[in-house]
Amino acid sequence: MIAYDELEKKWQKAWADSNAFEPEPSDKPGMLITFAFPYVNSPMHAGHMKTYSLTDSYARYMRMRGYNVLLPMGFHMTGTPILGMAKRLAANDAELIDDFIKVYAVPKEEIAKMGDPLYLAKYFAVDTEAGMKEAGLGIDWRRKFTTIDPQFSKFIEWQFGKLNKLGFLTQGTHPVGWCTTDNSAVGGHDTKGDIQPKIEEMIAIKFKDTQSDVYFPCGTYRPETIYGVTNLFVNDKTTYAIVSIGKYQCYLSKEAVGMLSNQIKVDVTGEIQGSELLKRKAVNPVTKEEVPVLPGFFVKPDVGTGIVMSVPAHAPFDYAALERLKASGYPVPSMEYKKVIDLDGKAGAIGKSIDPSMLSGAKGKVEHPEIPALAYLELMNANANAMDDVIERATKAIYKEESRYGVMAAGKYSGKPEAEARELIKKDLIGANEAIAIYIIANEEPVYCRCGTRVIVKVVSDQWFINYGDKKWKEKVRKSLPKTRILPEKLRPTFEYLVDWLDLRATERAHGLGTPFPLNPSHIIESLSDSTIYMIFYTFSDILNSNKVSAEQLKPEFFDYVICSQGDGGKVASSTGIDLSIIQKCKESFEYWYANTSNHSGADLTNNHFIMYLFNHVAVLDEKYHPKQIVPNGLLLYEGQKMSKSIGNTMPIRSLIVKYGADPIRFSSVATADLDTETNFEESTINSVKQKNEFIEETIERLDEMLAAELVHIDYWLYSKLNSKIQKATAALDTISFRSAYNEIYYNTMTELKWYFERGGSNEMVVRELLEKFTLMLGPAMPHVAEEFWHMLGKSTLVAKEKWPTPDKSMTGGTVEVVEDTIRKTMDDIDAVMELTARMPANKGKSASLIRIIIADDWKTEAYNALAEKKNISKALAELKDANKETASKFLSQFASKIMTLEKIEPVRCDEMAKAFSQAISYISKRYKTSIAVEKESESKSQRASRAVPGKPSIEVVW
RNA sequence: GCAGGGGUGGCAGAGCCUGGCCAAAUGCGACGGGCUUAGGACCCGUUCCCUUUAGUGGGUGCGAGAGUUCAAAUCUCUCCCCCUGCACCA
Repeated sequence: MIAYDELEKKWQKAWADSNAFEPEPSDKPGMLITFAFPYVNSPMHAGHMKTYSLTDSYARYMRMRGYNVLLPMGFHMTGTPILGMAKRLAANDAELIDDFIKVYAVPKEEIAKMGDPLYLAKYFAVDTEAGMKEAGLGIDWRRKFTTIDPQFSKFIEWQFGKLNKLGFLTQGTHPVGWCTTDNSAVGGHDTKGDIQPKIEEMIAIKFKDTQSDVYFPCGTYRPETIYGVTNLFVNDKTTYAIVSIGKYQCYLSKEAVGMLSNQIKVDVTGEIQGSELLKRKAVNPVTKEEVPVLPGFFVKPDVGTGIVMSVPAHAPFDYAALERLKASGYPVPSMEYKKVIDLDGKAGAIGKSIDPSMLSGAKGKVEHPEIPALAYLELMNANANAMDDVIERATKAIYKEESRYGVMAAGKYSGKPEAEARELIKKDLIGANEAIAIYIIANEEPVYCRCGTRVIVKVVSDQWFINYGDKKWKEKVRKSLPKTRILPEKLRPTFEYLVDWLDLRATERAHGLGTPFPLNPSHIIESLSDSTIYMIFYTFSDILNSNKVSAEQLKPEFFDYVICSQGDGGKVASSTGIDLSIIQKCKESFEYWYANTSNHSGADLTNNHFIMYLFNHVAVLDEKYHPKQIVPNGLLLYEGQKMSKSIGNTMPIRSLIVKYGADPIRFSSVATADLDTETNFEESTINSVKQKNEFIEETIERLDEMLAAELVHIDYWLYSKLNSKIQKATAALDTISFRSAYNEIYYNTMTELKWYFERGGSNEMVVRELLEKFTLMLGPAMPHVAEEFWHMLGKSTLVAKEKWPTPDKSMTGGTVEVVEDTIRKTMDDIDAVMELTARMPANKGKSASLIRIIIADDWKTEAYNALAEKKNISKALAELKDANKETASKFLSQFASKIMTLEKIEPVRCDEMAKAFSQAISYISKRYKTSIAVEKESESKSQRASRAVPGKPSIEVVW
């Protein structure tokens, strides 16, 4: 049994004692490998481990490949979540406290102090650092910092000064989710149930009241249906406000006033009952038709404007409302349900492109194609009296199908695809002041702030943005991107797309921990914006610390000089009071480490962190220091499920390490998936890894029992496997394909070693060499176990500081593996023959006495390859010099049917094959409990001899 | 809706770029056997269907359909479905 806990402590101490992970600039090529620093509002859990162990393993690998690798770490404390959590703890939020105790295992007395956000952050920073050490991450802790350290803030201020000078900071308006009670922006983690508020733009089309100068603004997503409007719907049981918006008077539900007043200037000048509005008529701004105002059962005062336009031909709710009104005896004026959108001929019938599951599986008959809204209800075997959820589904179906295949059948865009017409009409209406754009929270259910207030949309003015939409900036990034290696490379199209997509990004917030925003110091710099080029800070943070450089001394000219080579070192020294030698040291360190970088993070950060990382580097740094490599990795599943607190499977990493050991966890989160796939973390994987480790341990212990002897075929085979393994694994690791690499290094080695022993292999020298190189290659993924094995193998050095093995190419390729494959396949054939012959009546009750294995003559191999090349029997025959043409042509005709697919085989001499088989006699004989004879075709007297084929010896079983 | 990534055997997951050695690696599961007091672990074999008394032969098959080719999981087109992201939030 391997005692993982003891072993981990032992080797972690050995690494620390030898400063294995505290590199300094040197003559060796340097590499700065960074991973997204953790946001410390909770402990590190298994999900983090994927990125961390992957990155550490890569760092260890590159170190063994001869790079001087720096792997630093810091802690992210910027922003609101830490604040929010502290606030909830201070307010004794029972649910959260429960999570802290049960899931995070935080002691009660600590929770009591966590009402202080700084205390909370520091607690989890300490906890996370301890966890990382326990996981064996090879981090240079001398460089640690947090994003609220005053020195780091100076660095961030400098960066924003740069961006400002470059003209990349702009001010403007911006829609955000908003809580009117807290008076602050609301993101996903600020809401009840962690719902991300979805902000959508809607259009409100103004219909003028015929009796006054007041307008009915009708909220809609489908302005193109304006041609089919028959009436308006209001909620007759609610009260509407009369408001002025700009120079227009409008009706708005009272709820809408509250929601919209945070977006546009709305002044309430009066109010009117919904029932009163029913007496009015309104003018369609496009068709100029006068339409009545009717009561709509489904009109919700808190959605949109509280007024909708009715298009019964295309909107199932409108259709249902009108039909029900008529049925109730309400005086509905006669009207035409005008169809204004046709389905494109290609799409065929209504409902054809809709998946039945979208319609609850029902497939009713369409009786009224001339009224699509009804037709989609009919598809679901429903009508105007359907339940709301059925109408809802019909609405989605018609929206989907018409958006995709619809063609305008009315109005000035007649003949155009609906989707296109929608945008054109929207633009027309807004341009003509006949509609306004409004924002709504588009979630299906209302979203509430944690304080209980419903979240609305606010359009923030005077908001500062980083203008990632800047054309020149984008151009620079586009030029730089091809020089950045992206792993996995298939993500490149995503990055190319994101470079175009990235636009204005709000960069300051009213609340949270962090660095004050220089252009508005009452706000702080938003948390992702301060984490774009922070890796630079690692390259000299240790120098600043050890020389006690204060924040005040870190004036912009310091960073200008150190990072951008601007200005004069002497002058910087005198203006900042920092020793010139220290400044120079910082500069050299930056230039050394930043020449070669690799930035790693979960793929979930692709469209924010990674893309901003690229932009900000390109903006601030000289081309020499632009990103060299970025590595987004897939996430981690726990027993096949996403990790989430609600499922209760967010396991803090420290307790997992206690339970399973660091290396098995590292290995199963790293070596079971390549970059682009999600890792499935399973207990069964961990157990099997532990068992395999024990097999290796036992094999090392058994080395003493093995002998030094002359090398035979199976030894060469193992050598060949070993060396090709090194080659394959190295190639895979160069693209961070850990799964492929460790399939080779780990799992295949197990299989091969077992086969080697099975086949009677027991050469001490061969096995020892295999184990040594195996152990070295195990180093990156299972560092502690590798050190232990290395030690058991009698070594006194550290794997962490050793060189990665190089393949001995003279030992690979050739014919050894082909020969061994032939032996294996031959045994399969023997199995088959034994089974078949055993059933023959003559052999009943007997057992086989001898198995003859007859190896094909060399001329057959030549003939076979000639045929594979020429794809023609007579041409192949012409190639053969010494063979008996008649026999040869007979032989070749066997393959006539496969002639096109025939491929050349590795030629193995008959002598060599026969020798390998001879060496395997004892193994084969033991397996079949018979005598074995190995013969060459030319020397064999067996009548089956001529059946021997290259790579497929003839078999004769004698009973 | 827009964009990106996918759809492979009971499950997970390779292969697809560079078409043929692919009934498709590997792992798990299941079944049969060995080992064992028993279980676990371990070892051997089987695991799409049919067929086979000398080491097979045939059918079906990689989301659906069509195409290119002597040959398609792999290339082209169309369609269906799934996942992720769509921002100011870590």
